[in-house]
Amino acid sequence: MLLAAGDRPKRVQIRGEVADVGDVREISTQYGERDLAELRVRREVDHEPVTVTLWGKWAETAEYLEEGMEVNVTDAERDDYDGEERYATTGDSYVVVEPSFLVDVTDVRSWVQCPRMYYLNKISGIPLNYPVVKGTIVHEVFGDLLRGRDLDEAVEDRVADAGLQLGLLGRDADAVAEEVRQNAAAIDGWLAQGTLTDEDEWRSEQLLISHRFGIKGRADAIRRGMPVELKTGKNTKRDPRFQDKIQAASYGLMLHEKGVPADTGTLLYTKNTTLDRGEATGDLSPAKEFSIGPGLRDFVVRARNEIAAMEHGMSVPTGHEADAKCEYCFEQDACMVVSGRLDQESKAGQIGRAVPDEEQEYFERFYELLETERRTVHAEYAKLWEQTAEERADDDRAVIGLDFVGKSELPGGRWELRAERSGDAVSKIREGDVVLASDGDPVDGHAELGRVERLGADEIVVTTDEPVEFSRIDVYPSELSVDRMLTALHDAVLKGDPRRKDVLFGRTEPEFDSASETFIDNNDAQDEAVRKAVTAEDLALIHGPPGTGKTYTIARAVRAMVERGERVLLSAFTNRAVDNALEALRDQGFEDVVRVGTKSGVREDMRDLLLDECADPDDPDDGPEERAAELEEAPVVAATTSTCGSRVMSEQSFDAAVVDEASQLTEPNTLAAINLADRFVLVGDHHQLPPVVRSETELSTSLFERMIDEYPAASVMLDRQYRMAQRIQAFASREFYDGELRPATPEVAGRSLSDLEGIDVDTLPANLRDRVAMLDVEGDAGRHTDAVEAERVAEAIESFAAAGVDRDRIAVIAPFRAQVAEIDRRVPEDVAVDTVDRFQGSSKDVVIVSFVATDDLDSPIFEDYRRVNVALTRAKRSLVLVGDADALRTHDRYARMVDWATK
DNA sequence: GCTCTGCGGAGAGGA
Repeated sequence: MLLAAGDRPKRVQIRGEVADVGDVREISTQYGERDLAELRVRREVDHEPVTVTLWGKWAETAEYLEEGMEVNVTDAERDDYDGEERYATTGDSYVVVEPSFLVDVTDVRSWVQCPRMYYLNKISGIPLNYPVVKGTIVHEVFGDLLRGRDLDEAVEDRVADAGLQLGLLGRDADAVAEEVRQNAAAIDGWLAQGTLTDEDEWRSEQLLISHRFGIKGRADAIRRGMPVELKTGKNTKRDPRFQDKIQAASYGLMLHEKGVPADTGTLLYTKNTTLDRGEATGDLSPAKEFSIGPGLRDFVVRARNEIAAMEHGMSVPTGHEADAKCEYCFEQDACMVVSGRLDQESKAGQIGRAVPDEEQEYFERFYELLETERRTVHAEYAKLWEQTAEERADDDRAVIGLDFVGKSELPGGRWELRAERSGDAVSKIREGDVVLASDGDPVDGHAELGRVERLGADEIVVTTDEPVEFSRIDVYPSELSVDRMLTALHDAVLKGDPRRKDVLFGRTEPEFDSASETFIDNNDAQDEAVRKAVTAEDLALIHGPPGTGKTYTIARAVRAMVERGERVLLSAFTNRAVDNALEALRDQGFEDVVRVGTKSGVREDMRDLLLDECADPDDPDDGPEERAAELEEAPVVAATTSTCGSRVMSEQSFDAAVVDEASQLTEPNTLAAINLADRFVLVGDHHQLPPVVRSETELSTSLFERMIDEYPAASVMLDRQYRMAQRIQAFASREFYDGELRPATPEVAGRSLSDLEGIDVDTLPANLRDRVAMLDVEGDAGRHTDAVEAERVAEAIESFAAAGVDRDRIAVIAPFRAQVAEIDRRVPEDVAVDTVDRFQGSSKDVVIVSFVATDDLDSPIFEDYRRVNVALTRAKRSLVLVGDADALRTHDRYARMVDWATK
């Protein structure tokens, strides 16, 4: 008898931490033999442990579930027994393991091919090769066709866009265009074959995120609510390949969750063309349809669960998890080499000798650190659905409350969307960033991935593939940096030069050639630094405290290397540092540089050096070959370390890599740059700010710092600074540099405001006349703000201005962004106000530091002496400290600072 | 409790 809807037992969701996992057993039921496994789950809502029975296929989840994992069982039914509150899966249930771990659809695809392939793709990345580049072009053309673009035009443009990559691969544009046209013709023909009617609803490139299933991905296209996946290859079998089905079914699962039936998937094998008729047999139509039923959706979730469970334990797949057939696998060699070198178990077996234990340990340690870092990216995704829009905006990760103004279609079929905004809300989103533009709900509502073209005070312009009436934009969290760091780690340990590794692992002392040449004649340390950089066979380390002419020295070293016929990579973590180094190089009259990077990242006055990746289809002398030559023939290439990990840059090789701001780089980030060169020079200051990492880990020790400790003899400290008056530098020199930092000249030592034209120091209040001043402020009890301090800062600025100091010679530094905002409201626009972290690398004549110190100093921000060092070493002529002296005195280092400032 | 830059968006194919 069927139950009436009202009588049906209530379905609930059980989510929580696994407390115990029972064995899988088979029992007889009225429906026959069935598997079951019992779990104890500590419910998230009330922390009560309850028993959940997993039936049928879900029972196998128990084989890899472990205590401590998160699990979410949907549509469970109350199933009490013996007075105990129990639950069981139903026919509609899903069991999701570690739902907060977001698995990408392409990862599910490679996992079902072979779990080792998933792992190999992850650690080694996909190198630059023709099938991938062509595949990308075909996908782009597909999108263009769906948006109604002319085929020939789309092909020509997309091939031109890929000019650099095709050139590096030695491909001819016309030949590629012809090949792409054949693939595209299959699509075009299929679209025209009556498959399409007027009611056909198409959309391309849809981003899907499911927090219920812990999956994300981008579907090539959705047609009438059904997923369509494009394949560049050929498949003349009747059925689509299994992994292709799984890929499409994954999108089907996510669409289904949104209430779309999505019960049919289509795979378009665009190499299946009638041109092959005669030689090929079998099914030659490009489109193959298959049905996506509950069984396939469950399969997708279980495959995704296997990945999440494996990642929870940070274990390495062996290939035995699935019945992969290694003898047919094209990755077999790579697979065996990796397992051989890292001594991993693998179904394919091992070849070669394992790398030394310390290298294996190093790999494993950083692998885990980077995977931990990946979780923090996933946590950023989670905030998309866990935080309210207002909380996101407060977190600076979204701009909300926008008024959609209008849309216009761009020539390429993409859309330009505009919205107005009011208020002065700040966010970390900048022009050029990829964002989620949504109707207010970026996960369950309508959201499009777009690029911010303009971010004005009252207007925001984004471009997207499909239009959306957006009222909110969110930062799009990306795992790309983690992936690139993993690849750099893999390349360094598995493919690294043996001598290089001996040095990195402390087995061989670095060596230097001899040279007596003088490079810089008025600064011995700089001269020695250039000499070390030029003569290093392995590595040289240049330690540059504030104001010591790091960039000048770098530029001189790069020039010297080029003069010796070397090809040099110039890199740093931030675009700003790369551009600063380039500026120094240009100041010294050297212009033969190519800058690789994104336009929005590169400073305007350096954009003329930017490598143009697109070929000009109308210019016979500007094809792929010319694009590649521009890069490959450049004696100096400048790029951020992140870009060094890109597919294009990883194909490049250099004699030397010079890395600035190296103390702000994680080890894997540094490896990304130095992997490309025979020898390397790291420039930095480990007494200034360390790398920024989201996770609290030892990733925050730089390779620079480790090498300085390991090989002090390979390092030079630049000991003469050209920035601060003696009085200002004294504390930092004593406290952070063992008293070794000195003013470069008497002029620097004696710097004061009175040197500047039009300034009458005597008109300053008495407490601001010294080069170092302390304004003792009682302070309010604000959490990360102090209005009283902010007032005193504003007063001080007025005093300086009244004495004739231009406002743009003044900067204010505060430890918290909240205080930065507090001060910003009170001071004129031309005074720079910023956090310590952002001010690193800059300097001003007058610097006012607001400490926001009241009562005690137990904020971790004060624990890092490096942050204090940066704050105190930005001023050239006048440094003013604002804070509660008694509070500051509660801490040794600050007590010494107050003594110094008030003496 | 706090500081916060990069990158670009996924992408193929072979028995």
